[in-house]
Amino acid sequence: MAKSSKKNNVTMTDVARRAGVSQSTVSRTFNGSNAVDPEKKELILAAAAELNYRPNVIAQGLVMGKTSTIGVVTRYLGSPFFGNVLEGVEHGIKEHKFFPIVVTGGATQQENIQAIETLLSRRVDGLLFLINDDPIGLDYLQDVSSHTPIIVVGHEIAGFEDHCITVKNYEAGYAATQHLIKKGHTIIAHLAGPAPDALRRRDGYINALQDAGLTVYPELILKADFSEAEAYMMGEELLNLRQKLPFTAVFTSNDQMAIGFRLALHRYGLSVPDDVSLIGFDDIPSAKYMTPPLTTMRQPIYQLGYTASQVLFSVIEGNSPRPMSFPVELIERETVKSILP
Amino acid sequence: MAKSSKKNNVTMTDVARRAGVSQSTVSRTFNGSNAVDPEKKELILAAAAELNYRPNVIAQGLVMGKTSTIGVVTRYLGSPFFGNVLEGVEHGIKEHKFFPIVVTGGATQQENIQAIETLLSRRVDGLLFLINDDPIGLDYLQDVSSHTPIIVVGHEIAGFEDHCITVKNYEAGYAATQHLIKKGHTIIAHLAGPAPDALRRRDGYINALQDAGLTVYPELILKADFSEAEAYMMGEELLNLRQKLPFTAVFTSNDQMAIGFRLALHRYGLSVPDDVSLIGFDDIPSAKYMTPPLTTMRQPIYQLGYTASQVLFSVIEGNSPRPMSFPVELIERETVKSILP
DNA sequence: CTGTTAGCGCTTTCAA
DNA sequence: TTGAAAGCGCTAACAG
Repeated sequence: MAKSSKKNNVTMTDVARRAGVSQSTVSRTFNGSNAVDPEKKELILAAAAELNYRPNVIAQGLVMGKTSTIGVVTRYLGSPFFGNVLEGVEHGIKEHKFFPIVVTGGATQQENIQAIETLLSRRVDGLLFLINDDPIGLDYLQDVSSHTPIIVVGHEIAGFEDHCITVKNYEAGYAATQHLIKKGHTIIAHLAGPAPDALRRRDGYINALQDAGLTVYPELILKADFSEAEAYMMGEELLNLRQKLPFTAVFTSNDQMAIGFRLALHRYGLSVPDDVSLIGFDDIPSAKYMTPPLTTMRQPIYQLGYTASQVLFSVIEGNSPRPMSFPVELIERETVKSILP
Repeated sequence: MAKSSKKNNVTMTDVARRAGVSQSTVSRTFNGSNAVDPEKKELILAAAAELNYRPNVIAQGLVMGKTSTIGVVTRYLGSPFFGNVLEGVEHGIKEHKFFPIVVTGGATQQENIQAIETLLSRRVDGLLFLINDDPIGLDYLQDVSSHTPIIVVGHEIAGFEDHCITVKNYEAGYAATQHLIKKGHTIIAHLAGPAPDALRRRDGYINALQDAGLTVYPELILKADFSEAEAYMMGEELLNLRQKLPFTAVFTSNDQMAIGFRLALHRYGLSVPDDVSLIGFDDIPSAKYMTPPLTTMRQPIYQLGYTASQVLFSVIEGNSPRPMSFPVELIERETVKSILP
């Protein structure tokens, strides 16, 4: 077939030649920086169309000193939580006619630095960090931030709060637990996540218990990794404790764990919510299709991503970032049962 | 703070000046094209480190005529299916030290052309299409394919098969249905997806029924949009037919629909699999945590994405693409019950 | 209004 | 081995 054509190599100069004008005139008709004679303009447009000319954004970027790209490093691509944050990010970025360069990372600090460095080598105009743990040393972060705007979502980094968009984790953990308490539950277990923010959720849980004058049983606080799989296994462990500590409700640090735990319950022949009540965290899209539909603390997942990109652009435009923390909302569905007398 | 530093503006020339050599020598020490005097090399590396120099990949790309970026347009970012395909894509791309520029698209042809054009303007070295429907006119596709390698995942485009990576949809639909038939089910409903590939699944279903000498009831074939929500609604509709057409099993065109439908069943007080058996399609990560765990036809989701990127690079290196179609595997879990006498 | 001329940061001849 | 110079495709003064 078209043996010749390697890449799209039509340049402004080609168009100019074809239209019989100078290359700068072609540039002008495309970016409208200056008025161009209507006739020539038409000629140029025609030539461009015939040649199938496409402006080389990369070259433009070189001279303009910006790339119109945002580097986003995310912990996962395929998870319900991060996937939907990303969806918000992408939409927000698109509105500004920028493009996201997405890389996964976040497992180790090494990996994070690596990711940022390569992104910086591509001269991204801004950085978005979607993570759930400490990504990197504060010094490094501040250094990068001094020349390239950066916003982090999903985790609050001490000393870097201005750049972080999070959710009121402590309050939400407190509220979730309080909801259970209000329904009459007195022995409540907790499946904690591994991340610092999840620990805040756990602290909320503990304090809610204490404030209500209830006992906090350390054995009833298990730590898992946010996955269904581990929650399932932890669930079995927890269920074995039930003879001794007959808990009637469980608060899990995210919905995926609620789902995994719910299966463990099913295996033990325990009914939700008749035998044990369940409350999750996140409100991922599938939460409302769990059977029964999951009562959970809703984070504005998509919104988190969308807002992050908006804030990032605001910083790119020269504004100072400021800390943001979204409220979390209790979504009552069908996994919490009142056991009030 | 660091008021001065706008962007990372250290260039090779800066490093050269600092090291007392010419800019070309700096270039050479960084890309090793030519031997450089070890002493100078050291000086240069030191200067680069002090200045915190980062090669400008964009500028490199300009002269080398490539960007080391892959444009990927995906139907969704947050869905369990596309999210995991993307995960594979990202990993595959990363291995080649390329970067993905991700945009969502695929709703309309307009949108697709728009997406491709902007990606092409950024001179991506290859294009990956993650879709589930006809993305665009064949002519256009072939035209861009003539200068920029392109691979499409998840949908087979007539006349463009060489560039498509799919799954044996017809065979899988057939196998899913056959599995149900083997378990003694004779009246089987189907929730079809909207995409052409889903229609192939449906055709497999129909033929399996016919080959087994079973009746195909058109009323039992409903079309939904791959979401839990619509499947839930369709489920209610289907369940109303149950008096007349007492189906004992349902095959849904993806797992999300199985999950939505399963909730509808729950609402009607119907048990899975005691009252109705269920088989899904995809094996998304959460399928095994449905209660009960979902029997489904497993697509190699992550693999699809990973392979797609590998094939794309092979094409970028000059090889010709060829059609690929992965087999689908039956994963027996707990939603199909034998009703054999 | 428009052509000419500098670069943007880098790779790659071409001589020395 | 290394510096000078040209050029990747484009924008932006600067004179006309």
